[in-house]
Amino acid sequence: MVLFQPHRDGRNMASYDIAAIEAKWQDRWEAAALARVGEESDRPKFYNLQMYPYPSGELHMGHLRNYTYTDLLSRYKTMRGYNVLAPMGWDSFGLPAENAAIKTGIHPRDFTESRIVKMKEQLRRLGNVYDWDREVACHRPDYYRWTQWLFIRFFNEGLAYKKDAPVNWCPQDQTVLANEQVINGECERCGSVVIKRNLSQWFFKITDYAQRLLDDLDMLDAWPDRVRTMQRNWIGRSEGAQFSMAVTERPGISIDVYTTRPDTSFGMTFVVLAPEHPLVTDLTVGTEYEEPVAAFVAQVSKVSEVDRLAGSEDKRGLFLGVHATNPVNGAQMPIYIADYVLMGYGTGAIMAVPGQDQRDWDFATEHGIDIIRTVEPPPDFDGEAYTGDGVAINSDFLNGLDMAEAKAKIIDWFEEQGTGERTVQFRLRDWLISRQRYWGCPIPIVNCASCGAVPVPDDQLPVLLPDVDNYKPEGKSPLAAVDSFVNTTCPSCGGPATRETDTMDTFVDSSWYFLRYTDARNETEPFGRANADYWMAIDQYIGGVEHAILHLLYARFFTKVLHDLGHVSVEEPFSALFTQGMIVKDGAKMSKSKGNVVSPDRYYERYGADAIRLYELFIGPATDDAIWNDNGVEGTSRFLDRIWRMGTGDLGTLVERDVTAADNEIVKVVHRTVKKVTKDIDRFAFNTAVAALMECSNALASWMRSDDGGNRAVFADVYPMMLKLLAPMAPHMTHELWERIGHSTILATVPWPEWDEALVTVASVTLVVQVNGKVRDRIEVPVGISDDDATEAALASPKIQAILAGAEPRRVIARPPKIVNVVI
RNA sequence: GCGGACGUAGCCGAAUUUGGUAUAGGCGCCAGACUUAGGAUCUGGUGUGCGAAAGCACAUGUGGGUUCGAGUCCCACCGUCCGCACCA
Repeated sequence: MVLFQPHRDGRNMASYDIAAIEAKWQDRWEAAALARVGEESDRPKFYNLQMYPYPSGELHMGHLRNYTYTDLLSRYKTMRGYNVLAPMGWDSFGLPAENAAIKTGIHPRDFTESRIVKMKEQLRRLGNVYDWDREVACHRPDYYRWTQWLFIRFFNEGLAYKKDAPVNWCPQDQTVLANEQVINGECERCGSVVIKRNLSQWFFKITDYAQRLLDDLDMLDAWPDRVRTMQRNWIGRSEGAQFSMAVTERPGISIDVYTTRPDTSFGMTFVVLAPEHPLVTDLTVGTEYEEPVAAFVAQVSKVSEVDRLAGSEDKRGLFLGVHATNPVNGAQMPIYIADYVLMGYGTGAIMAVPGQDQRDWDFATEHGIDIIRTVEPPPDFDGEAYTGDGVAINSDFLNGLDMAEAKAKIIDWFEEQGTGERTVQFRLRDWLISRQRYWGCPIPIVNCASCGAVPVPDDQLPVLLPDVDNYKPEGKSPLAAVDSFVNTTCPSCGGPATRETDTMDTFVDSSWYFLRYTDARNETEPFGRANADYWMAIDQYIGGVEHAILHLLYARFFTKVLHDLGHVSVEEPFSALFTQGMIVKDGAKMSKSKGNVVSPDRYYERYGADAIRLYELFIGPATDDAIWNDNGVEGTSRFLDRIWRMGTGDLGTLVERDVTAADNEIVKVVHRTVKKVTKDIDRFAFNTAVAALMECSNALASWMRSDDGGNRAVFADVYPMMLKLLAPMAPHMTHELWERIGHSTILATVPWPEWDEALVTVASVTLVVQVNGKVRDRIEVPVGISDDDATEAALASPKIQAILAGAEPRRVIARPPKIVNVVI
């Protein structure tokens, strides 16, 4: 198919000069400062935000979908009477610019700035309006100064700390990663298998907020359930008990274990330590077990998490030669190490109850350990370990109790004995934020031999990112090679000291950018509280579901900390969240690396920004992935074409006349459309909103093209309503038409149309008459018809009479005014 | 393995409120009009089967069920997608 031929006469609006008219209105909106807003307004505020993008330079059709949604919403809410904040900025630190620098030698700053210029042009070309006075770019010193300032507040509160720990290391990107950035043992960015390394790293103490981050999810009822579920699972709260057990052969040594099933304690037949558990060495040193155990531990440490999980059916482990005493019955139980127990969760040691836990069952079977059931399985149970609820058996004083009762009783018993207690565990770990890479925000800490880690004083911020000769990371940050950066004096004692050379995870930058938008040019603080309190929380946040955990969890954490420190009133940043679907082509997400991008350039020339926007809205349900179809823009372009010709007198005929039935009908159609489009936009059903407008324009066109033509006065009444409905979707053409039909105000500032409910509710409707559930006739009835009247009308229908053939119906179900079902 | 969502014309999809006219809208396709021409525009058609037509029957992944009535609710199965996956 030949798609992009220059158009000839007629088609695509000879009188509509796409390039000139779109440029004209983009200039007008800018000149009118359409999206520039302040904090003083008698209108209610609406903070409309899209997740700020990494400035990649080239936008494709997949990106445009999201930008279209945001701009549609800004324009719609403005017409609905809100003071709309629609800012834009750049998540401009990060690896692509740095990797490009390694390849080409171009400074990441230059690379990034040039791409920002490009992206702004492309957003303008789409017709999007933003308050550019509030633009932020996290790589610029006037932004990261405040990222550093906030880091220091976290540090002073004990919420930022450095510790030596086994951490995730991506060998490809040469940097550590947060747990959230490791997906199935692979680097979230590049897919390399992540390995564990022991390194000293900076963490944010997000675990202090685990309970609140979990609890407050309940308030976020305008978030997708699946995102809330993912966060709940990630935080991973569990309730249980922690207790300690004496090691029989080593007086004075005891092992702490955490369990969610203390009710099964009588079924415990062995104890397992994680390979990395600190007691492993103590328990085996100088024994015959020392050497094989050390070999096992060494082997496990070399294996990546992926491989460790890959063999999870086999429960590899070794006996340590020592025993523990079961505190509930004094039983002697062997102590093992095994790689299925993780050091990072709970106490790194477990009580193993093979009767009630499948992993323990597998291990016990492989190592010939006793299995005792302590919960009665149902009679038809044919599995191995039974993990369900049931009556306690073989459990002394717990016998006969159900799971919940037994749990409560045994925990009370532990607490009375002083050997254990009720505890809560979270799966969430602290957020590892340091990165051994160049293109990020420097950590504002100075290490002094006598004073330790000292924060850089506020008046010395920002700690500027120095220029470097070599961007290539080699196990440590490229900053470490810059002596003039590293060597400094201690802000506390004035002695010689060295700077931190790691930079921050770019998710730190994006954890507060939405607050900076509220007061982006503030030079004395990250943002003023009054401004933040005026705009926050964000009324609508739009972004990809891939951030369900990462960004959205971190940003919630930051907001809570800043709330606690008195910087902002809200505790949750995003009141409503919308996660849009992707654009798919050739079976894959549209992306540069997949080589399946559709560039909008040719479409801009051929069809214009409005047709592209409209197709992005029409392509399918906003939440779902949608398959790109080259012909789709053709369809929305034809629709716009009709709208244009209608407004320019190039379609049908309009006559002066008294109002006819057809005229009245068209008014109703338009009012119904106003209602439908309004409700659809409110529920993000953009595809059906566009469909409704198409239907309406089809009706309008047939009316104007009918032999009687259209009524000029009626047209003058309803056509502008159509333009208003279309204004947020196809702003350029509608603005031009609005001006041409004689308005001097800018359409974007005109109030949204209202529908007349009396015109929407129809006086008579089609009543469906069924016989035995099958449609047999349709009759026109008044809306308010009674059950009896509807029944009578249905039975009076000649078609029904014919089917009944004189017989009496057995039953008649009347649900007027929709349906009457005659049962014979 | 566990949990969740979904499955509707040739394709993308609609059916919001409470179970009540299934297939709106678009793409594509077929025929016609205008035309030197059509890939513009306009008109008509377009689930399947039978029928000249009116109409009838059958169609929402498959098989059951509830109901006067099921795309919608319930059960089982098949398929697609997503999340979680040694978290004690």
